[in-house]
Amino acid sequence: MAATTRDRMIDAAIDALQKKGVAGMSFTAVLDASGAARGAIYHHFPGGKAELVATAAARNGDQVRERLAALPAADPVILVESFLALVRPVVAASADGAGCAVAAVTVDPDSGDLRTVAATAFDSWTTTLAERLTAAGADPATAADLATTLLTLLQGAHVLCRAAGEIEPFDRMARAATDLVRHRFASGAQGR
Amino acid sequence: MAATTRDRMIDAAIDALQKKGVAGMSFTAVLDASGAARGAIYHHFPGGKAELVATAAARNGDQVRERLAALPAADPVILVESFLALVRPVVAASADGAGCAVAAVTVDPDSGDLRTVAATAFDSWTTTLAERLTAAGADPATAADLATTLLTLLQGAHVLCRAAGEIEPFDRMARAATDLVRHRFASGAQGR
DNA sequence: GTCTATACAAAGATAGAC
DNA sequence: GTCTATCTTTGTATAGAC
Repeated sequence: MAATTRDRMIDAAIDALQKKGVAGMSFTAVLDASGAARGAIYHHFPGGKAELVATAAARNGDQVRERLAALPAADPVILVESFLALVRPVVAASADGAGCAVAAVTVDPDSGDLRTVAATAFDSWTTTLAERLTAAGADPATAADLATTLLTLLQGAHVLCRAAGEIEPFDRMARAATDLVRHRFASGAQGR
Repeated sequence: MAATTRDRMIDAAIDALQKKGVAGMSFTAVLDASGAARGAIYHHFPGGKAELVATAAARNGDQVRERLAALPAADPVILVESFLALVRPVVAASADGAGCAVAAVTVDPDSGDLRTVAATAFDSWTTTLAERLTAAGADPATAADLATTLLTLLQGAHVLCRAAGEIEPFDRMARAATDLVRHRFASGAQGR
C-alpha cells in the first residue's frame, strides 16, 4: 500500500468529482480529505486543477475498465446479467449522492482535454465489454452495439438513481433489460 | 411571446445548467444572456441561486414532459422507435456541449430540494411514457419497467455523446435497442 | 420594477521559508 | 518535498438611487 501524498490527492479528487462535479470540486476539499498542504497541489500538479481533474478521471477510468475486464467471456444473456450484477453496487452508491467521476468530467468543457479523457475512458470500457462478447463468438458489429448500450444504461442509471435517492430505477431497468436480451438471444442459457 | 425579464432569466439559466451544471452556472452568465441587471435576480428570485436553479429545472422538466406526451399511444415497438426519433435531436445537442438540465440538478446536492425537483421531473417523464404503453394495451408493470429503461437510455446517451462529441454512441444504442424490442414484442408492427 | 455600486466569502494560483 | 502565508479573481448577496 503506497499511499503517497500524490496518490491520496488523486483519490480524494475522484471522490470529490463523483459527489460535486468539476466546478463543485474545490482544492480545499481535496486537501482536507488527503491531509496535504496547500502548496503541494501545484508541486504535484503544475497544471493546476485541470491536471488534477484529468489525472483523477483517467485513474478512475482505468479502475472501472479493470473491473469490466474481470467479466467472463460469455454469450449476451450471461454477459448482461453479470454486467448488471457487477455494477449494481456502484449505482447504489450513486443513489446515495455519489456518481461517475468520468461522466462528471464531461460537464463544463472549459478545456477540451477533459472531454477527451472521458471519451478515452468510455471507449476503453466499450471495447472491453465488446471483447467479452466476441470472445464468446458474437458478431463484432452486434457486440459493439450491445456494449455501447450497456454502457449507456450504466450512465443513465447513475443519473436516475442519484435523482431518486434509491436503487429502484436501476432494478426496474435491469429487469426489463434482462427480459429483452433473454428473448433476443434465446439460444444462450436461460437462467442464472 | 411574453419574454418578460423573469422568463428570459429562467431560459438563460436552463441553457447555463445544460452546459455548465449547477456549480458552474454563474449569475454573471445568466445576466449577460438575459440582458437583466444584477439586482433583478433577487427581485424575481428571493431565494437566490437555489430558487433560480430549481425554477429552471422544473420548467425544463415540464417542457420535456410535454414533448413526450405528444408521442402516440402505441405498442412497445412503435413507441420505442418514435421515442428514439424524438430524442435524437436533443442528444445531438448534447454531443455539442449541451446536456440535460434536470440531470445537472442532481449533482452537488447541497440542497436536497434540488434533488427532489429532478426526481419529480423524471417521475413525470416515466409516467407519461408508461401511459402511452398502457393506453395501447401493455401490462402496467411491463410498461413501467420499459418506460424507466427508455429514460435510462436517454440520460446515458446524453453523457456518452457529450463525452464523444458525436451522436454515434446514440445511434449504436438505438440500433441495438430497436433490434431488442422488435424481437421481444414481435406481435407488434415490424417497422418500416 | 429596474439599474448601479458594493460588501463579503470562496476559489484558484503563487511566493518563499523550512 | 512540504508547509504557511498571501495575492487575485470570481461569485453570491445586499443596499439604495431612480
